[in-house]
Amino acid sequence: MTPGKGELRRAELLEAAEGVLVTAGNANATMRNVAEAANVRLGHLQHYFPTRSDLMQAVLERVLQRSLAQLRNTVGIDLDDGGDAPISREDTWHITSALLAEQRDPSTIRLYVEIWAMAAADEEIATVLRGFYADYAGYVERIIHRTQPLLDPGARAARATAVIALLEGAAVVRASFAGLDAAGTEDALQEATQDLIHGG
Amino acid sequence: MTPGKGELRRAELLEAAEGVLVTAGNANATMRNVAEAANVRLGHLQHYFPTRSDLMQAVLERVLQRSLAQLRNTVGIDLDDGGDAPISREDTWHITSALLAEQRDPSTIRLYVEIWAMAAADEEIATVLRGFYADYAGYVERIIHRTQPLLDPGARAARATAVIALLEGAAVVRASFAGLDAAGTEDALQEATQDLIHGG
DNA sequence: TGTACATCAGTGAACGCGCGTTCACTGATGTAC
DNA sequence: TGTACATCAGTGAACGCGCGTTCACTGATGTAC
Repeated sequence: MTPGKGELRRAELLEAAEGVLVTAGNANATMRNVAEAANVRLGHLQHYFPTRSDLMQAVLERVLQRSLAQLRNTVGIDLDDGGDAPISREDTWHITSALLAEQRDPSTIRLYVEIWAMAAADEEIATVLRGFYADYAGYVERIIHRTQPLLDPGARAARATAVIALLEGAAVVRASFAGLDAAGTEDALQEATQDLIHGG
Repeated sequence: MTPGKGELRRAELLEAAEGVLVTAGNANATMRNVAEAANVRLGHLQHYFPTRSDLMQAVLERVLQRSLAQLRNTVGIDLDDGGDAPISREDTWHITSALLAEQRDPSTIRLYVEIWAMAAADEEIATVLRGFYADYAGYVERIIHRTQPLLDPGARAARATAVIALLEGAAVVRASFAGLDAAGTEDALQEATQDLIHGG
């Protein structure tokens, strides 16, 4: 089923909205600014997203789904095939390296900082975000399960949360507004992440 | 020099502003809402803080100074006395435990999430925030220097940044909007922090 | 193939509201002589 | 001790602006017969 014209327009508008959110922040991501960025009249934007809440909800879901897809793609190992082939230290080294690199992208950082602030103020958004982090954690847990099959589920979940904390924290401290992105930081972060995944 | 009436009023207004920021977020921390929370007329608030930017800048500085003071107090060791008495694993265990506990306070988390978003949109705020993180990192570096005197400065700085990343990330993932605050997470985070401080 | 009609894409004007900011003002407190 | 004056604390009304939302509208595209 090829997407209709409406679907395409919708995607364009979401793309524009995300762009405004990244460059100008939630406060300035107004219906008018998004419409202007999409080269569309205000009323037209509202034809697809009647309220600002509708628009933001849709942007959020798009961003979160893309993040999960990117995670699966970065890991590059099918964790859902029922197998339990072990993942080597070398494999996870490449994975954590790639994940940490992704967490340095200014657009991504900005996006998540805005999303956190939005979620803190809006329980509906918080619910969606919790779902995302639950999926995220579940995914990391499966990686840990392959590297440390003997670890009990509780410890595994705790390790997964700690890994995500490290990744999210890495995004924060290396953001331009924190300015702690010194040489060597990447290595320190990666070794810590490795230790969490492989146990120490 | 005892603070004059004006100083006291100023502090009251900043306290009220911070309260509104925590409970309602930056978007709703309007001059009118802050004035109402402080039981003061709008014009009166503006007598002390002529513009919203003045008010927010003052709130920010107050929050950051308090955080650094709290850090010094939590560590409880005078790092500036010129001495180099080693800090034991037991000492840092208590310190990281206390720091992680502080990073679970919903008000603090909310405050920092709002500050990050504000800093991402406002270079003036970002500059102040970078100064804070530089102080923060310098402080953690001195702790690491006491625990691992032989570590070279570059690696020490990298470790300090990684420690801060872990702490900030811990705040994010355990926030109610992320919902990853499971039992055992605290231990996993703490062990990872310990490894970073003491080397592995 | 043509026509009538419904649905969809897109426009444009207007609304009420809360916002930051400006400003003239009143009353209280301090200070000089 | 009293008075004149300046400074400071606090009030209240008004402004212009951008916001989300509503709504009536036009033109294009699809669909039924």
